[in-house]
Amino acid sequence: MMERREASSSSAVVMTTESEFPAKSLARQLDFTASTICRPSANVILPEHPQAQLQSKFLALAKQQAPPPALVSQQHTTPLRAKSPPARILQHRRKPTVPVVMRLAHPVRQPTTRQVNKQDSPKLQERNTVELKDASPKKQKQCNCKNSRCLKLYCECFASGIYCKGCNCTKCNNTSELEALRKEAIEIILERNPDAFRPKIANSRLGIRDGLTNQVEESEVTIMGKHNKGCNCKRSGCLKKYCECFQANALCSENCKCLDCKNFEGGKERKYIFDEGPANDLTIVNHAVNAAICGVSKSSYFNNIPATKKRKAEQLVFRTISADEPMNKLEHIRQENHLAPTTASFSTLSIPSTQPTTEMWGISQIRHRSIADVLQPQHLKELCSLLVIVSAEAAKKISGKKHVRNKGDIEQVETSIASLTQESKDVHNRQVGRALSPETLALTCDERDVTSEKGNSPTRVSILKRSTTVKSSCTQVIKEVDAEQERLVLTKFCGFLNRLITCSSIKEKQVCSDANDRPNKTRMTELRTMVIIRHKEIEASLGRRTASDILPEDFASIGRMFGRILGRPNEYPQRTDAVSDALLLHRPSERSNG
DNA sequence: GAGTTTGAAACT
DNA sequence: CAGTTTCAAACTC
Ligand SMILES: [Zn+2]
Ligand SMILES: [Zn+2]
Ligand SMILES: [Zn+2]
Ligand SMILES: [Zn+2]
Ligand SMILES: [Zn+2]
Ligand SMILES: [Zn+2]
Repeated sequence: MMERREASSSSAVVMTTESEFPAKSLARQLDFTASTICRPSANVILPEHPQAQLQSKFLALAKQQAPPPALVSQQHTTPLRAKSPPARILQHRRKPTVPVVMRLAHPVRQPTTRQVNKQDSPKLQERNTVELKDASPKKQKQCNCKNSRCLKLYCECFASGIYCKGCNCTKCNNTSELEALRKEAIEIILERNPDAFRPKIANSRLGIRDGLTNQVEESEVTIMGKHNKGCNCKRSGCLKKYCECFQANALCSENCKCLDCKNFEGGKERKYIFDEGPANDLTIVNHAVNAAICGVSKSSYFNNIPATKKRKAEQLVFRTISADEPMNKLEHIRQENHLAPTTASFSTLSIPSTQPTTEMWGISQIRHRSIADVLQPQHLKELCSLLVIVSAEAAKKISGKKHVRNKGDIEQVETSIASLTQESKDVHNRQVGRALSPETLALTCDERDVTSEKGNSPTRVSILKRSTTVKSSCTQVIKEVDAEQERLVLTKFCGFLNRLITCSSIKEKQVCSDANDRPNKTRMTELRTMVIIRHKEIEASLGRRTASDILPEDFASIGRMFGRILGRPNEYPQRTDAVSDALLLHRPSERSNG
């Protein structure tokens, strides 16, 4: 209520513009629908993308510093032009605008929006033209501001560089008549952030470069941009329009600092939204997504839904999303562009420097029962076998002998590992019933371990290093430049870690809510961070190394790593033999290990 | 349509 | 730069 200065300018304000419009009608459409709309087919998508690129390049050359939106100097021109729509001649530059897709809640402009340079300025009106009802296909979005006077970036219109027109705002100052005020506001904002009016979404990534497979599922090869500043979402999983990245139909990137991000290429939840969402009842889709986002808290999302939908939503979540079956495809392509899965984004990860510090890894020593419940020795074994098989398979393929006989094996293993999800769910269900106090509390008590180890734990350090070693070795799989082989293995491993994260996440939610145990929650978060860090490391190494061979020790290392993580150092190492067997089985002996 | 949730923008 | 507050859209019911 105390808007200072602006208020001062007496008269101003209060315009009400054309408040009469009941425009509010459209209001907001349900999320997914929207995204869906712009989803796939080239044309619709981000209206401008395609051309936008050209355009932006063009503009870029001309002038990088895009002036703020229209505001700046257009006074005369603009207004005039606006009024008389002499046929929308596209002057030289087509209207940038943020058309359609523009639904960006907070003004997340799409790439193209690139405000044409200055002179034109008029960017504003175009959209306004929408006039109203009928015909106008594109609905200009109308704001509903009440306290910002439409002179703050809170206002979409203002943030987009257009005048309010047909909006439902109160005390709107974002009009040509009040250009002075507007301009002033703009200056203030630019002072604070020179890029405030620049597009937030940059075009990036052309087509999906499918690494090996090459098939490219065309799912949405289209454009997709990248949010320049990245989002900072915490509870939306970046799968709702609250997330600027998602809203702009962009994947989260390394710029993002989001938590529990699911908006990355290959993300099951995301895939679901785009692929199957459109075909299903919106309500169901939303519930399914919600469930996925919140780590499956049925109670929250399935209780109040009609039985029918309930069941379906449940299916969607657990079958379609959680339990992904085939990881075969190129669903994990994201790492290829170092498109970070984001989840990471913990400050520690950003440290490009060399070795991880002890502190950094400190959290890794904590034990996590929930994870332990999820990850069984058997899984590790299977994982190792899978990796071996995969690498062997790749080697064969490359070396010319297409011995495809392993295909079945691989699938089998994968299925088995995939069951992780299911199992965790079972565990989850089992625990729902009881109070689980003892175990839960035990978790809290694990602290002591950390403490004790803290001082002198060469072990710990070695483990940490080990993780590095593992990755290197893993990466080195097989001789020759088998980039493909390398990728396959790492991809599998990453997939495994992802699953582990997901599963532990599910448990985390469960445990925390039931026990109402804060510390525990923190710990779980740390765990996740740790896993992610390793995941990151592995991904990072993906591009580098290519080396020669993978040794049994490498797998043993993995085993130890997990063993440590789970506080069962003695259980996992034993898996080594199994791994060795698998290795010998699939690898030509020639290799002289050591 | 009322009420809640969410995360950017604004502010301290 | 971190911690809060403000704000309007997104979302839920
Ligand atoms: Zn407004
Ligand atoms: Zn407006
Ligand atoms: Zn307005
Ligand atoms: Zn986000
Ligand atoms: Zn993001
Ligand atoms: Zn994200």
